[in-house]
Amino acid sequence: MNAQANRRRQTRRSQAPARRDPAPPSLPALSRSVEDYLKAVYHLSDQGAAATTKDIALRLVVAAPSVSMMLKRLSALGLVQRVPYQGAQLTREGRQAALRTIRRHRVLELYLTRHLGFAWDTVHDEAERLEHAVSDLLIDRMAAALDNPRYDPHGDPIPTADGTIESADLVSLATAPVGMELELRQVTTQDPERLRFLAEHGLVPGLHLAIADRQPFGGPTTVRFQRTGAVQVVGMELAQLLMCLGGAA
Amino acid sequence: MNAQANRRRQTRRSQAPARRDPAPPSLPALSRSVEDYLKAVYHLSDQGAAATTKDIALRLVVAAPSVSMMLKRLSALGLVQRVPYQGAQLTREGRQAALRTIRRHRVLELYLTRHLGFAWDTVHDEAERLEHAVSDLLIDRMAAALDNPRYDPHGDPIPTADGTIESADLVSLATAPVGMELELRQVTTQDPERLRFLAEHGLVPGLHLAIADRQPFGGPTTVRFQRTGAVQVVGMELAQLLMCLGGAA
DNA sequence: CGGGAGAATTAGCCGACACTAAACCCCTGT
DNA sequence: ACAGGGGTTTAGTGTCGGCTAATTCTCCCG
Repeated sequence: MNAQANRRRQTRRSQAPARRDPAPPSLPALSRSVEDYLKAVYHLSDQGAAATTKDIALRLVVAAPSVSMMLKRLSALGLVQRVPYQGAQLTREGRQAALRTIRRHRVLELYLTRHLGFAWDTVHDEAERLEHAVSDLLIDRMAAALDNPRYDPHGDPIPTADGTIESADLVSLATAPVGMELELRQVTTQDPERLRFLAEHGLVPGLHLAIADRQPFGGPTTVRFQRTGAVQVVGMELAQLLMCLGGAA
Repeated sequence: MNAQANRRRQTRRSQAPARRDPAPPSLPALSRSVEDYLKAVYHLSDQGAAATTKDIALRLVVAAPSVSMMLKRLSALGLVQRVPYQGAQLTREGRQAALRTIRRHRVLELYLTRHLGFAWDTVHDEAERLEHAVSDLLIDRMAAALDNPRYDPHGDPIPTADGTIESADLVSLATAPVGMELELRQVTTQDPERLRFLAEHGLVPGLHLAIADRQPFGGPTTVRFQRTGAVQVVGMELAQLLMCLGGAA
């Protein structure tokens, strides 16, 4: 009911006074779409490079002109900095907003797996919908119930409530040199099939392992689990998804 | 991401083949607005009487013409049966949909209070937003974690997953005869102020009490708590919100 | 250095939902 | 019995966020 009213008020916010400030702190609550675009730009413009219209379109499964329009809007809102025909990058504001959404997403994913019995290959879609509806308070409560975790079930770092995110330089299992000891930190896919396979074979974040062998020409990598001594062969495609924290040689 | 795609697909579902069936089981996922309207009609058309445009408008805080339009649409979707200038009632389909949303809402409210430390006067708004985003699976998991509860924090019955809802005939604390023993079953307000007051004074569902006295001319009712023997004076306005299960005289 | 291919943008639309203003219906009170 | 008036509906708009078709820009390659 109240939510109703709010949603609507937001919708017709158009005739607001709109003084001079380009985009103050403000919290007019971003729409689902806006949040999705911000996340997309965040993920695509990783290192300095601007996100392209096409990549955003592919990621969000929308047509390119929709992206063009939206970027113009985001730019007007001061959330994105864009050079026509070149691409877009988040402003500090936009980045903060993106991180808030990502925090919600990741806390939700972890909560769903830890407290509600969801498997790690099924939480993504649910979190994707919920991330736009939960309040920050709820997220903080969930985070507290989880003991303020640092990583989501796939090992992605969870941004803090004040908008900072951990970054570590990880090495892909596919490129780590033979003999290296590593800790599996992050699984960079959300494909349920792959996730299920990985979980079944014990390849989950936190695992300590060593590179036992690697076949050349894109061949598989063999790893040894430190804890059990078990050995596991991992194909190139999957190995590339497994990001590890370097250990001793 | 996937959610994105779905939302969009839904939006442009217009040019669907649309064979003969007026509105089969189908699950094209109803929009937030549609769910809100269905809930409103459900709550307003309690006993046989149709919900009026005006009442729906007041409840949802929208203008009357918006309601008119939406009712036409709902009617076309087979969710509502309406007589122009008279009002609208839910069809069986519409009722099922409304109950699904209400189930979500109530399970969420209870979950938030039981597992995430929310007070019963703060859960409504959060649930109002989440009810449109959660999956039925998630709701069922939450319900399971709560031991398949029958009532939400305010004592409202939670519809089952298959769409049945308990109804009991309750008597308002304001009208129960002096001397009657009752169990407080339901608190029919969501106003945070009132809810907080009631909770502070122990007037929560499950309480066993007896009507000790009532002053005439809209005066207050005095109740005795069976468990503690304590006595509490309740003004007419609040007493009307407290619905009880009749006990022995 | 000029063509193009491919990416991006503009133009023109559409549907969902909201709004205000104006027209309409129905019921009630005199 | 009919005139008001309140409730309802229609008419006409607006915004958000999609889409396709057409146009424009960029940049690379021959």
